[in-house]
Amino acid sequence: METTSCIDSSSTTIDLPSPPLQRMSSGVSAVTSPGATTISSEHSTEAESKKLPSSQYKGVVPQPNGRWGAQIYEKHRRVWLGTFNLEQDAARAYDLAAQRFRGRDAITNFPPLSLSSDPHQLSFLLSRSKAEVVDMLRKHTYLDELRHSPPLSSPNHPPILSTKPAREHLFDKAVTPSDVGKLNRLVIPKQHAEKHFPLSDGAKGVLLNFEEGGAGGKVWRFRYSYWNSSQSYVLTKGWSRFVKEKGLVAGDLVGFYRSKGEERQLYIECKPRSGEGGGVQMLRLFGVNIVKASAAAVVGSLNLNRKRSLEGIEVGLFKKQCVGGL
DNA sequence: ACATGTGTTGAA
DNA sequence: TCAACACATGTG
Repeated sequence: METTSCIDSSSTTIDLPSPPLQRMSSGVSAVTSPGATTISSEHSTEAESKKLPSSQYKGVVPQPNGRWGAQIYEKHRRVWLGTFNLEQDAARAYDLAAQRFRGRDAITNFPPLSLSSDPHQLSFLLSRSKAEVVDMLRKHTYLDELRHSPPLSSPNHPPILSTKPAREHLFDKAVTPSDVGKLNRLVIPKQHAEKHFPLSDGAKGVLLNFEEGGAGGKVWRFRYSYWNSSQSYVLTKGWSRFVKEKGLVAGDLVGFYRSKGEERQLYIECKPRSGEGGGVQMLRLFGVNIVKASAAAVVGSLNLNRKRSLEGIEVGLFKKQCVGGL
């Protein structure tokens, strides 16, 4: 058992060696110089007396007694997140606060919580106020509260992320033949692109994460960029795979959503037009027939199987999977 | 007395 | 926004 630390191993899948900073969903980038400034100078001998060792982690500051403080800034003000024995625990505390305070824009020390990796903890975190999160971190009660929090979709607390996160509809696009053809790109109507997916200045392109359906939905990553040649905003890398796996055909609707609040998670959803389709049609119908709210998620999981069994489609397996997933 | 967290500042 | 640093305040 742990007597001292509070945010650690058991919390999530976080246990990687020493990953530098990481960015959240929509962003790709990150990684600022890892251990460049760290493991060199401030060794023992003279450091004992005065200069405190700086932390390699964001939001972590050394304390005179050798422990580590965690802090985050908001509105020009510092929010103190408590002190910790382990530098990493302070870093994790910062990460949690960052995700709660800044949602999708958070830059974290370790891989961030995500709907796919840990929906329970994410919903736990987001369902509490900033003040509550800060309080739990300062009192080192975060893990306990997480443990004792109702698993998911408890009768008491309505499911926050388990079935359908509160999200706003951004726009739909009826895909054109070229969107599902060999060009491997989806044109996003300029009007919507500029309103919802602003590209910061000279950015050559960014990776955007779109989650399919509700919790546990597959995450799709698309490269998003602007093509000067055609004066168009497009989703490129990753799009053809989506078209293929979803069996998209011209005329189908693709919906784009974004969760409200801090998370700002992006969502994508297929809205197949009724009618013909081919071998994949069965999947769609099946998905639609199951549950409207999470049809996309169901179809998504089905497709995982479809890849394995290639041509030999086994309805029985599908059914099992669907029922289990509900 | 010692640990914790705030005041404050300079840098980005 | 961020961390370094000094030190006021809290706490056992």
